Amino acid sequence: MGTMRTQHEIGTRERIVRTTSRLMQRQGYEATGLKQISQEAQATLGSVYHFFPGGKRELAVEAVRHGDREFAEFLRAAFDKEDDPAAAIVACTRDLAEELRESGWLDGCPVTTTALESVGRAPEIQQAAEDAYENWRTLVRDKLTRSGFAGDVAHDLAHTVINTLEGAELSAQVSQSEAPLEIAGRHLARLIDSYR
Amino acid sequence: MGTMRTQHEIGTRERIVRTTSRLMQRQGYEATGLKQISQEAQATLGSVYHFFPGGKRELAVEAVRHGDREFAEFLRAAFDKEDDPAAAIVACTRDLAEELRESGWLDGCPVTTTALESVGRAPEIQQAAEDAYENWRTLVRDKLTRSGFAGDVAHDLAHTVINTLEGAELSAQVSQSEAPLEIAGRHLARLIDSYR
DNA sequence: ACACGAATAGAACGAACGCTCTATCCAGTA
DNA sequence: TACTGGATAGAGCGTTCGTTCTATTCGTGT
Repeated sequence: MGTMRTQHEIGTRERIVRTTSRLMQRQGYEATGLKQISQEAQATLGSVYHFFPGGKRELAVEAVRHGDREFAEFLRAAFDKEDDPAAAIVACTRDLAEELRESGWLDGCPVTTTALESVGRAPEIQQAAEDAYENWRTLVRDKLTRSGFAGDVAHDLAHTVINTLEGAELSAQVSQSEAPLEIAGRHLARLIDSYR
Repeated sequence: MGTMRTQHEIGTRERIVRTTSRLMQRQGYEATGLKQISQEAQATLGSVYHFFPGGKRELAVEAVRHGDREFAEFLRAAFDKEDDPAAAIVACTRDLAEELRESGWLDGCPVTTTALESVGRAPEIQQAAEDAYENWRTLVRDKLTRSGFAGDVAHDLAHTVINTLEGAELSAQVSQSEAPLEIAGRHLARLIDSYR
């Protein structure tokens, strides 16, 4: 039988994944230790290896997938609120900047740091990160095609929208300023509008 | 008296900085050990601490500054070859993609990984990274203003040019594909042209 | 009451980490 | 020939890493 569980409590496994995702978002893969994860997740090292026999690597893959779902949810929410795709992207940059500032410029993209550290060194993690980016691009592309943009135009725009958001958020973190994201929003809207 | 040195040989200090920059570009800050640096730079641990008493942190700052100068040189070269700024950016994306592919998708931005790992954890390194981004933006802005773009337009475009290059290179690395950079080049040129 | 697997718990392992320390080498100067 | 200080050399410090291991507890079906 499946595990009986109250609606609002989450299991140990999920708590470990969320903690790992948040820690690697802020510190990256290498700087995040399993001891720290187990402590902050209020789990023991035994539990961590019970749920993730593959160790730190497997845990990182799950953390990246969690970050994938998290940001996808963020995009869906923004796309549901705004009908116009260009306006929706601008709303994204605004919300992203606000969240970033409120976290003391610490909570950037939950995938990027780990992704960069894994390039050429941890294929499973890199693959999970690639899946995430592709997932996000698909959400943007579908939003654009539903607004009447041609398939190939929407495909290319989706690439640049995600990549520019990524780069602008990185820059905003490093310079502790909302400007890069605000500028990115305006430019992306202008770029999208230029294809109408 | 200054050190006498033949034109083409480089000193131990410079060799350590270059090695550190290349290693941190590929592996990031945390995954790069001082033992590995000293071995690959053909220097001893004693020499490393002799030239960099501040240890790994100080070494990382120098490595980021080295990466700063390196990419600035790359931008200057591209801007000198192409008169038109939009064409120059496209040339940048092409060369960047080629270098990336030739390195087996390993040699991305020499600053980004270390910068992300340092956010909120190592202020000196973060500052060096911020200086690098600002330096590169200034190069782009000057190129644009020299071609007749208004100051504020050039300022904003410089932000998005650098940030989009950054995000596209990251995406190209993770997906091992030149497409993100090729698309970024086309879109940035279109965005620049839209302000003429 | 009993059994059994899932889950929890944390001690302990070898390896690697950043860094400190002392010793040695060697060119320039008196 | 002695002295000096920059540079080289590497053993060893304490700590932390990811991982393994055995033991115990918990929850549920019989």
